[in-house]
Amino acid sequence: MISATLNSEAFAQKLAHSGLRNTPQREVVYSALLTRRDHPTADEVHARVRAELPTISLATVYNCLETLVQCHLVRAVNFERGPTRYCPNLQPHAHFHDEATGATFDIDLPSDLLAKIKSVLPDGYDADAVEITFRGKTTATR
Amino acid sequence: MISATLNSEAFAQKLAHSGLRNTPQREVVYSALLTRRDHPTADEVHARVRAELPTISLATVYNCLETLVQCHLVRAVNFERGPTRYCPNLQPHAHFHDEATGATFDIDLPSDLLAKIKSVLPDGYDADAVEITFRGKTTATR
DNA sequence: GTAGGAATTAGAACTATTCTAAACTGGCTG
DNA sequence: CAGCCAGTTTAGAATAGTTCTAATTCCTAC
Repeated sequence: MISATLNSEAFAQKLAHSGLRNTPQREVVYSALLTRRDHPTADEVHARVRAELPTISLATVYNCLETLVQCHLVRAVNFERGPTRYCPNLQPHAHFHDEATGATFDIDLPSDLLAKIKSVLPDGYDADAVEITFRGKTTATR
Repeated sequence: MISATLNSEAFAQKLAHSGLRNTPQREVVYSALLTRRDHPTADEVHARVRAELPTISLATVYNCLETLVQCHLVRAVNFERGPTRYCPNLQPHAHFHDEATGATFDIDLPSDLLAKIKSVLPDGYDADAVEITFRGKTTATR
């Protein structure tokens, strides 16, 4: 089973919508992202997924993640030149990257602020997406 | 000579302030960024700089760029997994990345908006920097 | 002048990712 | 139900961008 928020059939539907099949590998990769929403790298996903599918290859994990990104079930997130991280949170949100620990946190973005940010673009710039990333440290009171 | 906006002595000062020496390589790398502010990659900087210093190595270009970033003369900018690009614009600003051409544009950010963006961070998150990147296309009217 | 640290260099090494080609799977046709 | 075909998975090779290593060169201070 995939999650409380998206069952196997709905998942298969989303894939089918892009002309893709559901497979055990894709399900398990997706569910690995949902069960611990900590923005893992492809390597980390690979390690976790092996518990369930011990023979899955890293290439397949990359393929599955890419597939999930393409059908908008997952977002890819990059910090500097670090390895790509994956995030199943589809709400518009910013990321906070703790430089000391490497941990990543989702930060909610009020939609009016998002609109205001997009409105700084001069004429002739047509944005599909905006990415907002904070870098810094987190403290105990969080 | 380095630029209309920062002469060789001021440049050397900035370096000295971080305990670093001025060198021909560092000057030329920096000036390559200033003369065409188009966010070149390390490879592109290398190609340009060779016109002046034909024997400069790519490793040195990387070293110089890293040095300039460390003493806050230059910003490093990343889009997805693409090669790092370098930007001598130190004003707070966002970047617009044209997906069709790969070109990068600086977008001014009103300081009140920047403040508003930083204020979405809950307690316990202490941001040193925020990066804002738009992806999309540019049109003729720009 | 010379010692010693800083900077440069060529090339090797490394990391994250993508590519390649072969094997496998699973539904649809006849 | 056998066979086909496209989609998928896989291991391993290849690639791109960057960093590392070790040797050399360059300053700067004594």
